[in-house]
Amino acid sequence: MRGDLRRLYRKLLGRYGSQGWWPARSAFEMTVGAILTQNTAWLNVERAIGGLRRAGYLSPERMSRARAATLARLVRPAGYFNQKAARLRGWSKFLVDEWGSLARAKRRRAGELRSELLALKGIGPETADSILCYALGKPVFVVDAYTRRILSRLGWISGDEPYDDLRAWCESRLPAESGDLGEMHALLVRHAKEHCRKRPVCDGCVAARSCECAGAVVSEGG
DNA sequence: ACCCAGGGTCATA
DNA sequence: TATGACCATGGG
Repeated sequence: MRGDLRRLYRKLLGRYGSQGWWPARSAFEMTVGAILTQNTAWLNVERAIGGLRRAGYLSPERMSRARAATLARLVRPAGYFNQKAARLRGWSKFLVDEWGSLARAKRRRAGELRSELLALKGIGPETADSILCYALGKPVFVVDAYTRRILSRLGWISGDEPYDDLRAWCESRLPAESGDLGEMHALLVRHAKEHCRKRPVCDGCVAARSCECAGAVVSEGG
């Protein structure tokens, strides 16, 4: 079945098991990781989060009062440190001043929360959806580079569709529960990190859609 | 010495 | 609406 995203979900879940995402010790730490991981290897994000934790800045109140130069020094390993320091400050200040807390924001509608997130500097569609899904428990699917790569190598999408088109495409083909949507995204990341490099290992990989990086999972029996 | 990593903003056409 | 420059560290 071509384009059977739900079937791919079941297969990934069977192969890897539940991923228990997002990797973070608190909902606020999750949102910090979402900003820090923008175009950045996760290992470097962990280093930056470790620095913020040791310095005591992993709460909205402390972070919103921190100086930009201090945050920039602490998140240095994650790259783009000046931009990210400003983004973290803007986000934490907004959270404290406008939403009060993530727990309070949970009671509000996803659509409203999403518009307000997108209005912030440094929070684009993927970062906003990550926060909605994993910190706020909303039924939203997160589209990232791994999602595009896997689905396009399977031949199900071209890969250059606008973000919101792909999100709608995925959400319409998956279970509507927020837990399932978050789990699916986590599984795609897990699979891509292990098997689906940007530069395919074998020449025919992309054209044939038959090598391990994409085809193996859907062609397994079941 | 390359290429790459769980993006986003801004200027330009 | 759609490209391109820019942001920057660390691993392979």
